[in-house]
Amino acid sequence: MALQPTQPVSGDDEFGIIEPLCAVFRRSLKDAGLKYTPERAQILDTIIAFDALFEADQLLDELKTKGFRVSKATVYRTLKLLEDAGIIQRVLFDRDQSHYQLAYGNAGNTLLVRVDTGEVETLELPELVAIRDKICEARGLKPEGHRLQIFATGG
Amino acid sequence: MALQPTQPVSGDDEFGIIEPLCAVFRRSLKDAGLKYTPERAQILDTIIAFDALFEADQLLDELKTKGFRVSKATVYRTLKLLEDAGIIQRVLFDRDQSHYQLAYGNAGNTLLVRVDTGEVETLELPELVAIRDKICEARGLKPEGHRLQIFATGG
DNA sequence: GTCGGTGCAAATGCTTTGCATTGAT
DNA sequence: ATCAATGCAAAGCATTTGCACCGAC
Repeated sequence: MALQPTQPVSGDDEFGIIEPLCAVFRRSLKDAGLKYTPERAQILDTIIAFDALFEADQLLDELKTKGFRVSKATVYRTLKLLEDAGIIQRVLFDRDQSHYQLAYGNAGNTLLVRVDTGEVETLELPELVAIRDKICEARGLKPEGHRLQIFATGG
Repeated sequence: MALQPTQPVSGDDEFGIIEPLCAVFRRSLKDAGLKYTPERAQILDTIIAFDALFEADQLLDELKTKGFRVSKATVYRTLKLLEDAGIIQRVLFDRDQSHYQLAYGNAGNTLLVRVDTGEVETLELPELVAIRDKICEARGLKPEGHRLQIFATGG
């Protein structure tokens, strides 16, 4: 169970970015023989409303604030389903807790973390993909994904 | 306590790579008013004997195998000290467990992870440092470190 | 005799799971 | 009826901490 890369999203996104995520989720659930329940809808909506990274606990709080009553267990179970669907990805830079964010395409693999303020910016870094692919090719490997975190201070 | 970058090693390494680590550790301990105990020496030796990444538990096993009797608590406490000294660094790509490795200079920020076999290769990627510095500079930030994991399969 | 170090066991904190109940087809 | 979903509480697991004892200067 260790060493799993973040699941890359399937690509294209021919519809735009945010709106069809619920459709993507529905399809993914249906394909797995699972249901699109109110709790799962509320969780996805709440995640979309976030503008940045979040933790399971924040999500739980936000759900409560919105008046949704969803249990912690369901939150964790749904996070896993959303990850399977490629809708969110885990972005780990802290051993104590998982941090998640929406996965638009392959975005979000690169994070700029302000260690002084805790701010996090998501970067697009096409050069990095090129470097990655070159490295893999040189070894006869197929790239499956990557994750970069840059830490910085000051400003 | 979150969002801490891996502590970069102080540089230079004018002595070679492995041998003086114990001296580095000693100095770091002395500077902090701490002692270089047999347990700490055994832990460092055992880490040096590893050729790759390791987890706290593996380390504990290996210590047992070598006939050293060191408690789990001491292992964790010493890992933290070694990290402070810049001798090892945490390399996290799994939320369940911390993975550590020796930090030679700034090496080890970049890992190539075979997701099918679990093999891990440490890469040097100077281009990445350049990219990182450029990004930080463009925002008036000072780079403190970075971490890249590349996931790949096949071969 | 003062400090730090160690080991043990208990505590922590995030995440997962077992189980009884509920709801949809 | 069946099959999955939910909530709760309990369990898991890596890591940390409190505390009593030990050893070095």
